[in-house]
Amino acid sequence: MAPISFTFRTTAVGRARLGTLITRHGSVDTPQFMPVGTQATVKSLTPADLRTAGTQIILANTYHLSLRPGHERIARLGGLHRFMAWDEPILTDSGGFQVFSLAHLGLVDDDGVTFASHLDGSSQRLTPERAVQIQEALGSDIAMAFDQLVDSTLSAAEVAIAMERTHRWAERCLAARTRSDQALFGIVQGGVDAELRRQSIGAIAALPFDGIAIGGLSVGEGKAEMEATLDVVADALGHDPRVRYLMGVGSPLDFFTAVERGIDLFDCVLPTRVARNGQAWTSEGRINLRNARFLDDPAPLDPTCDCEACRNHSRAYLAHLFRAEELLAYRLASVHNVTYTLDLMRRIRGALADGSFASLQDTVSARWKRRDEVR
RNA sequence: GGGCAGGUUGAGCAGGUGGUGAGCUCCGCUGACUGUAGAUCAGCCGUCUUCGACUGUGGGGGUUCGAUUCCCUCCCUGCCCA
Repeated sequence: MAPISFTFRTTAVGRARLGTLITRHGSVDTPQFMPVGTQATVKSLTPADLRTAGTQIILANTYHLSLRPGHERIARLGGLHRFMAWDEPILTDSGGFQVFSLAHLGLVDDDGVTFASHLDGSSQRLTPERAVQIQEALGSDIAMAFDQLVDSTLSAAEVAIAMERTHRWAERCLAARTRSDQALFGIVQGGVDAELRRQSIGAIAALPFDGIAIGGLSVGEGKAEMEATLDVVADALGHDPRVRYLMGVGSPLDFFTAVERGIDLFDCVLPTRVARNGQAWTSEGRINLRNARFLDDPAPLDPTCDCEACRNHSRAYLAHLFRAEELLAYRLASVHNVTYTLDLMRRIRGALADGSFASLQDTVSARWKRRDEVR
């Protein structure tokens, strides 16, 4: 039996799809957003918080968990789901992103990457085989292939080198699998170069992955380039029936852009990271709770939201908590932003179903483009 | 009443024994954040016409080409002695 199954129907909105991804820990309605829980926790949120917010699947990280507490330890303790008390779907990233974000600590060669651990400086080696081994030990529902993403400002030749390496690593990841109950997704690279993207899709989609991820976007390229690249991706994937995951995206407006182009899954640190830094995502746009004007504001973060923060607390209270650096600030803002993001995805699914996608997109765009005017 | 130590930009400090005090940390004000080395980071934080200029070391006076520095006096804070 396949580790996951994905069924979907196309909609009247561009290439957008409505689907259901079924894993052994439950099903996921798509398009869907995965909160990021790098270190086996979505920062500041309990599993109960996540469930209440409507979370169906979360993302955790191979590199971080292998360093601490160690994937063998997690395996001994019953696997990642049990370890973190999240009995619902989990996708693990392969550590490929750390090759990018921690590049100055390591060296990439054709076999893999050698890192100085960011924790203690010890030498660490990550290869496609090891990334698969770690993810199998963690026991996530979906594992990601080990890839190399690169700065979009690099030359096409340099992007191509990393892309071709990613393709070879993809085959090695597939060959390294030993579990039949864990899905493995391939990752398309190629930067913002249309021809390289086509090549990458040709290479990755030809392999027997359970899903196709689009990597290397939202790393500094412009909106127009991301749109154009997603168009190329959609064209090249054609009728490929597998679930499509756009890695590391994104902001509310990005979701519309990508859903229209056939993306089914997203993950992003933004909702939780910006929450900890004082920013709330609301139906009126983004607000910075550290701004002085909220100190006397008795309104909830978002009058249309039903999360714990909005039901019980005022902007003034949150503004106070952030100034006082009280821990509750981070939790309440995170509860809200995750709720907002998952609500938005649900509304997007509803809008795809009833034909109101364009209208919803217009409503959200108006608020998010005019954030300077948001109270 | 006497003695000692102090008084620096919202707070706390550094510096300065005659030759450019706008330097630091808080606080405060804004911005950023996209497969999390991020409850982080960046800018601003005396005034103005802001690539620069001006003002500012408790108040007043004096010496000097020049004073935060030396002198006089007053005020304020802390400690000690009466």
